[in-house]
Amino acid sequence: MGEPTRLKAIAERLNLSESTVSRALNDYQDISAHTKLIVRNMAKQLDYQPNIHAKRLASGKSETIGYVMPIQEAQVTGQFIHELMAGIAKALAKYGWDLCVIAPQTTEEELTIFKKIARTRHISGLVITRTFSDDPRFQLLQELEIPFVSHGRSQESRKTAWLDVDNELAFFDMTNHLIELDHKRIAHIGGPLHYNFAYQRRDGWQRALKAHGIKVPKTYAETAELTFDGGCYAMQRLLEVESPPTAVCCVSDVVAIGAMQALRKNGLRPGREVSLIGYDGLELGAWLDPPLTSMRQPLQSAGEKLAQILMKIVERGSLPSDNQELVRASLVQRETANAPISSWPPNRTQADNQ
Amino acid sequence: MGEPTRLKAIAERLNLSESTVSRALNDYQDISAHTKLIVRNMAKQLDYQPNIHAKRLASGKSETIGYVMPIQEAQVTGQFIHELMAGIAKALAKYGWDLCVIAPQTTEEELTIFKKIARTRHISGLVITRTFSDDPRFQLLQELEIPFVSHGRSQESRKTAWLDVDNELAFFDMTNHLIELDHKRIAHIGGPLHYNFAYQRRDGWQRALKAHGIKVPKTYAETAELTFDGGCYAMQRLLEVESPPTAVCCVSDVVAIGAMQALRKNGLRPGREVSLIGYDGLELGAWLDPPLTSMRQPLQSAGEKLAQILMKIVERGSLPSDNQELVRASLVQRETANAPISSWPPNRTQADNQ
DNA sequence: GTGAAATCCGAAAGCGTTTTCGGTTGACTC
DNA sequence: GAGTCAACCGAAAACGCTTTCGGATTTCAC
Repeated sequence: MGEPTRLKAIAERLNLSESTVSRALNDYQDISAHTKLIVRNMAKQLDYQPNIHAKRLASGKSETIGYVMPIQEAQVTGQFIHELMAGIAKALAKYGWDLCVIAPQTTEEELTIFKKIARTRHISGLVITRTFSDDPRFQLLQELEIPFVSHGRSQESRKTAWLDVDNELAFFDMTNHLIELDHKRIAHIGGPLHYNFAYQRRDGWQRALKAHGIKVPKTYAETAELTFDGGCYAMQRLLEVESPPTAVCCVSDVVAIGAMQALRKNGLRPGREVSLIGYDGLELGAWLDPPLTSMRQPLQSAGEKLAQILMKIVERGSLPSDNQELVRASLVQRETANAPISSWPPNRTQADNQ
Repeated sequence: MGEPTRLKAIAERLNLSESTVSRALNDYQDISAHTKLIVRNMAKQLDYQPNIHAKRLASGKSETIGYVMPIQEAQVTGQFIHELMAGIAKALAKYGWDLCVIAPQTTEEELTIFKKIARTRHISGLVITRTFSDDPRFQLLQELEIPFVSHGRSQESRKTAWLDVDNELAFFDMTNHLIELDHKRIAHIGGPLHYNFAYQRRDGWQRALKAHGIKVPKTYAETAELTFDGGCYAMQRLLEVESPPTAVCCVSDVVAIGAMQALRKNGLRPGREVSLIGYDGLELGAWLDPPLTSMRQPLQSAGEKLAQILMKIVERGSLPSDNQELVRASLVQRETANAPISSWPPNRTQADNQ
């Protein structure tokens, strides 16, 4: 392969100094347009690629951002992560930045890694996901002065940069969709409240009910682990309340799929006796019988935005607090959300029609 | 936070030269045990973390390996990639190496990136996945002298390092399992043959049939795109042959899920009239009705092994050709593989019992 | 035609390591 | 006690880039 082209080679060929060549390539103001032109041409001709380590050492910048892989706890996070990372990497590549994966095994290890990064500075910014309501990472990263952006909010994220889907609105929309289909007995299977989004999704559901003057028993507000089994158990509990719902808003697709299973076990068909809407818009939802109606948020473009926000902050071109963005999720109509049927629930009481 | 600790600080505190400190930390032979000890203690005390860019510049090594994200084409590759990457990152972290994600948008871009890496050398090795039978990457990477290891083989991988599941054996095992259940009409829905594994899986199926003297019509060897729809269409075709199979070996879970859909559409239940075994062991298979029997390969540990192999090769401690390893997949028993029933296929002919 | 202000570029000092090379000890041989 | 040989460490030169500082031109106003 031969030796790679160095700054020196360009300088010698053009009878310029290395420093001039360097500044020409970096578009400094004090280099004439003509010089910039010939330097760039020569660089292209020689296929010059700067030595990234020398560059980073000299400039003190690392042009590398880290993505903290969430610790595997919820199910099917893989697709989610894949799309998001692809978006991040794509946006970074445009500017020659690198994406470095950080895969802590535990929460403590994660915090330890942050401290290490703060000392070495070999990663200039972080993207974090799977945020919790009470998430220690926000405070620590601010203390350590590590630039970061989160996908999802937290109680601690008032002054930090984030990109999040409008969960509240998504569940407001979702619930409204069911109301438009003429449902009045709409339950909610929410997630554990240490997930930040769990609050917002529940609130969106409640707001839609309130906006239409619909009242539901307290037992309609269920909670489940974000797993298939969690959804299955929660749905089972909903079926056992005095007057079960005709529709259920589920905090995630996986939970909704668990709920479908519970319905089947009770001889009910999702989308017939009980309508169901999930959240995440996983493609696998389309493969179920019946295919699961859901809400989808854009992920690849979210990744790109996250990368752009972070680069701006790292380069001090923007304050974290100026980078808080909410995106809207959209309904993925499939077959589990339909109008209620008269034969369900079997033991309808007067109170149902209020 | 203050300035990070540098080599210089340790040297000054101990009245040693920087070079001695450096060699002590890197365990050179010409440094006394005593010196090494005090240097290491001081390094720990001051929480010394070497400047990675200086280190990489000076040593000419980058201690970074790249993972080439497959271009999104097959479905649900996300979970697969996630687990593999987690394993890679984990193993690398033990040695202080970094994992850098490369996400080309097209095949051409992928090759261009390789050429760039060959020049800059800022990534010292690559892990590639989703290998094809005729895969241009193998030759190019060898020409460019970029160390790499692939997850999966290729026609071109005779002299390169790889880790692969024994696809042939997996499908041999899978088919035998069906034979033990008393199936004799066992079909195969394979993948497009530009995927290297597609050949091997088909061969494993055929070998098992041959080993038991079972003959099946040529129409039993189906091919499908690696998608839900692909599986659906292929199964539909299998149902339309003169005497349809009682069991089907599917090249992937996604294809098997498509096949399940086709069965349902024809009023058949997977695992009753027609048994089905998938491949990949996706957890979502367990959420289906009925849960999908499948084969699983270890992914996290595969990632770790890939990382270890690659590090060895990069450090010139091992030849690529000495690193070719086959792992065995294992059966995940769920509910779609059962004994055949007498009422299927409806129009049994004499030829069936041969 | 002089002074001042722009404009453009080169010299050189870093950035924080690694690694080669040589020199200084002290022990050991005879 | 001179010579040899390890054993151990320091000086200094890389590694390839960035960036400050100042110097040499040129331009312009008067």
